[in-house]
Amino acid sequence: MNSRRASPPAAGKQPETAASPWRASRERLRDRAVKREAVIRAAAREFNRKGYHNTSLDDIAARLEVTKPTVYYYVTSKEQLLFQCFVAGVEQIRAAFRDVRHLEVPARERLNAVLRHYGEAVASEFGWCMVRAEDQDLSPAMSRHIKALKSEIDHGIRRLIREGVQDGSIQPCDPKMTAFALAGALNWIAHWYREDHSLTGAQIAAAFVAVFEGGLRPRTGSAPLAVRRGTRRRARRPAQAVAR
Amino acid sequence: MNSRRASPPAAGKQPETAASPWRASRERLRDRAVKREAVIRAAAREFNRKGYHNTSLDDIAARLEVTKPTVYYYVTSKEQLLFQCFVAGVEQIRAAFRDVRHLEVPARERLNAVLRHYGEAVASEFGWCMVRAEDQDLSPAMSRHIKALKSEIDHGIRRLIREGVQDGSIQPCDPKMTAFALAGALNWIAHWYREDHSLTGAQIAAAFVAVFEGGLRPRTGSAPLAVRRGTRRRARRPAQAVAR
DNA sequence: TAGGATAGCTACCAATCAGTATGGTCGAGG
DNA sequence: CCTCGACCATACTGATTGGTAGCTATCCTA
Repeated sequence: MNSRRASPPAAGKQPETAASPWRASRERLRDRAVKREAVIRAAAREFNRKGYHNTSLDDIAARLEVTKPTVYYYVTSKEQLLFQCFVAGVEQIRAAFRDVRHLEVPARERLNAVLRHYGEAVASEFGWCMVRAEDQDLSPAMSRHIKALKSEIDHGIRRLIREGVQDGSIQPCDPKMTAFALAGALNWIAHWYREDHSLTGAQIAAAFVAVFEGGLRPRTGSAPLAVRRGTRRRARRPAQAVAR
Repeated sequence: MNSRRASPPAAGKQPETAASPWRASRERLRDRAVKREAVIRAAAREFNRKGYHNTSLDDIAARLEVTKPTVYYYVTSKEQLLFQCFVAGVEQIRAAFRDVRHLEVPARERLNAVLRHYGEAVASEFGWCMVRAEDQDLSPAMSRHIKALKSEIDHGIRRLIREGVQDGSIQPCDPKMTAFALAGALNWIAHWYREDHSLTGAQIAAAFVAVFEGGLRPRTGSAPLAVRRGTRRRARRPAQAVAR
């Protein structure tokens, strides 16, 4: 199984600054990391194009102009490939939270900044993998791991909303539902952004944030609503179920 | 292919009120429709639980306590099964548009009504199939069909938004982006509603609509922002701008 | 009661695909 | 020159699964 553990330590560990006789070896390790990243990136692109289940490892290998065993030389399973893509995407969002944590502005503005980064991440090449990594496709262990990461982000958003409500920069609301609404709208970008690149991820995120902030109802004091109160009104039918 | 057309008309069509000798035959047809519907519903439930690709037709058959060929007696392919589930879900939303069309209220309220129905549909048992029917998983013909139906709904929402902007009930905005944001938030319900049934679909939809309507920014004339300036939190790193 | 349509099953096929066994090549180091 | 390990290819396996062939039972109609 794990014959992978075959690194030759041989002589005692040298301080890495010295030009050790293992330099070539270390360089190879660096190459390996680069190649591994290329594999993950290629996988992300293919998953993005055709979906996880419609992408075979032969496809990914062909895209890299190598063969399947070569891919397996850098990752242990298809599942891990998806997981790595997921982590790459999620890491961008976690970074957004870190960057924003120490800003001394109202919580709503911190939230907006996070949401903008969130939107950009979803529109990135790892966006699809991030939002579509299904627990159903993964082993229980990885599913738990992914769920934890997602939950962390979700609770980060909720916390910002709560803080905003407290500092008065956000309208009182249910943090959980509001967070779901915001994150859902942004997540969904991954579904249509593939086909419509007329805007950049940043532009989309900015437009969404504008909608979230302002809301649909006009803010001008007295709305000119209530035009012609209705006469006709169709009674609602009780929504027949499986309409064929 | 379509050897399905094997009904025996034999004698001329009788008015359906009379007790014709074909009664039994017609009853069988009705049974068939009921069973077909049960197949589709069972498929929707399994797709919802495990995803399209992780659900085999044997699974669906087992759930119905029959065998795979029996399922194939009612549908022609797995793909069609997914398509039917999709149509069942989408039909609920189309009905919402129809019901709302003749209401004599500002467009924002008509939009809200549609969005509430939309949310309920997404939270229904066909919700997953509706939002997750991927063109990648379907033949080009069905993919086109589904895309057309989705586009119809999308443009219906955009139209309501435009009308609302015109009649003053909705804040001026980009209809396309706004429609994407609203629909995305609602679509995403299908991802988490499976595991969290603490609220009904209607309750979730209502909560979302409230967020969309009001927006995050408080509506009280003078925003009491800029509280808690400075003191809190150690400003470790000099708040590097939100760059990555 | 014969004949035909309906409805279901057992048993199978063919294709796909994740993952592996095995062996070859090439560069580094002794 | 020889070995060893990193890297990659050919060729395979084993399991799953969408879909089908063909048989059987039942019920309706004539």
